[in-house]
Amino acid sequence: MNDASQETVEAHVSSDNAPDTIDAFFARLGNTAEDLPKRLKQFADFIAANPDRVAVSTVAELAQGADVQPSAVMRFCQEMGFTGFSQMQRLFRSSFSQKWPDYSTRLEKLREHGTESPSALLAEFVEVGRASLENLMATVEPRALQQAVDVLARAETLHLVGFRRAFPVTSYLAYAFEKMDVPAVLHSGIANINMDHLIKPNDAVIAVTFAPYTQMTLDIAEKARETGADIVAITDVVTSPLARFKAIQLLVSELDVGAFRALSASLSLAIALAVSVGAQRNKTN
Amino acid sequence: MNDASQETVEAHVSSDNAPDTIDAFFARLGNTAEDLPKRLKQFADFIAANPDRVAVSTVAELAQGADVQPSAVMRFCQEMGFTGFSQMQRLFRSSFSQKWPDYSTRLEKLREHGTESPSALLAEFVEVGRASLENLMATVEPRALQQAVDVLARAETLHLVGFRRAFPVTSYLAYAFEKMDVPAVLHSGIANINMDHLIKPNDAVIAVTFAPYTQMTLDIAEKARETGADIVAITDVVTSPLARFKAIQLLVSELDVGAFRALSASLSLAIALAVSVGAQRNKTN
DNA sequence: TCCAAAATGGAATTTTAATTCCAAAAGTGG
DNA sequence: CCACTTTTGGAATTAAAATTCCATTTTGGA
Repeated sequence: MNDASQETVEAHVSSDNAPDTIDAFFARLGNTAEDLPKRLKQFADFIAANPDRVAVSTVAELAQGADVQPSAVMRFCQEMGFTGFSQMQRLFRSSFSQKWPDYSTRLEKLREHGTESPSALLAEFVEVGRASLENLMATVEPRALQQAVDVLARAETLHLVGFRRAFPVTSYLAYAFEKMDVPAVLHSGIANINMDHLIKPNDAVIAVTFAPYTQMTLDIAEKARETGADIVAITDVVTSPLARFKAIQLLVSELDVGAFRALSASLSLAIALAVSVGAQRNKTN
Repeated sequence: MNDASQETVEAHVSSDNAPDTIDAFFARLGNTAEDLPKRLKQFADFIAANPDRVAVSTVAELAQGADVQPSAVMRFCQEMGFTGFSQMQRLFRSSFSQKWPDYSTRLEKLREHGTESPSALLAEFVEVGRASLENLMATVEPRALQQAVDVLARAETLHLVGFRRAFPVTSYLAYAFEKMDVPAVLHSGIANINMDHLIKPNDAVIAVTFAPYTQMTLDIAEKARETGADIVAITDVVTSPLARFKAIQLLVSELDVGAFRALSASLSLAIALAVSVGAQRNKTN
């Protein structure tokens, strides 16, 4: 009760004007910075130069960084229209990881509205695909990718393992490698013939699997590890069971629409990997 | 004595090893995730999927996000070798500013360094994929898409035809239809067994092919047309030979990097089509 | 040079979050 | 089926950080 009434009052007072986007914040900062008192200006300059620190620092840390007192930081925040530092920090924190969260809400909306038109659904997949691609650039470690290419370029024969949802990825890899004359075996599971024993110590396996992980993929990976073959894993998270096999991990976090994913990111990663390997192999030949 | 020796042990245990880089952390996570108790594993998965949240969230927020108790978060942190959450968060915060530069800046940097590294190639595919997706929305006629969905929802059995470069598309369709209990046959060409004669008048064929067009796809489409089955074509241009068969055409113009394409647009279109068909079929049931 | 207003530093207080602790529940091996 | 260990949830405690307050200093105008 007490809290509620207090909050109402505070909200009213601050409804005044608190920037609600980072851009609005910096616009305001640009306008008012000139006629701020010395210490506040000093702090404003620091923020302008180190905007990324706001989200992950305490008042004391920022104060020390800008060489001002913590109370000066508080005054600055209030000067900028916030009720305090916490509110300002909330803004900086939310702007950082906003890409992801609001997709899950959008997804719910889609579920509520049912299936709508096919075009709307297509738009959804396109949108999610674009976000996934963008994210791909952030999550794939250039070093790991380079390492994967090296390993695959050195290997004798490549083995492509991935079933169900991952099969489009491996089958496309098979196509690409064939076009580039790279010896690659697509483990298809046809006729329940186990191709494990084809894997030789000098070979390498590209294992593709996403949660829920396909057991057969894990089995083949294990066999490969025992044989001594290298493993490159295209999977979704580091806690993937493929981690056990000392694989070189390439992580793809693909957003989904309902129960399905567009696979855009996974395929892009796969084809980039394939082309790089093909190029490196044909160079050394 | 007793106390002294105990303290020594404790000190030894805690100086143990706390990961001092993000990479080390995730390496350790990958190793130990397997044999973590249920709730801790649950939280580990959440962290693996949302690593960027750790730097800017409180224990309570993360706990809520992973749907575990705050104390479980603490236990997890200790299990990973930290003294507590604060220490772990410090690690994530220290590497925060390095991730701050977003996708577009990262891409520019890669561009400058030339097209040598695999990462640069990946960036190329990502960029091209995004453009293709954008283009897709423009080239696909909502009316044609709706028409295709109607036809496929009415059909008895669906036949998925597409080879070589188009095979990832048809195999993903097969996966999607299976998951939605829609009867669909993937024409795989295995063992050179011709599955033409499976196509009945009330069936429909989804034919996928891009230049240079695969003859077998055209042959099956022709057979289907003779039988009286409907044809939905996913292809690249209106002059595609599939046009001859009075097919409903869905056009995808996929940009390429060198001789290869990322297939992002084709797969997005395919999955949107599949989900729409599945929804419409299960609605009428 | 003096006064009033504004600004500042730092300690005191309040709020919030991290951490510990313990009883209850869920497994496990005999 | 029982004793014993591990795991879990949630409350209690402790630590840390945000925020306020006020005495002191600085600034600018008469």
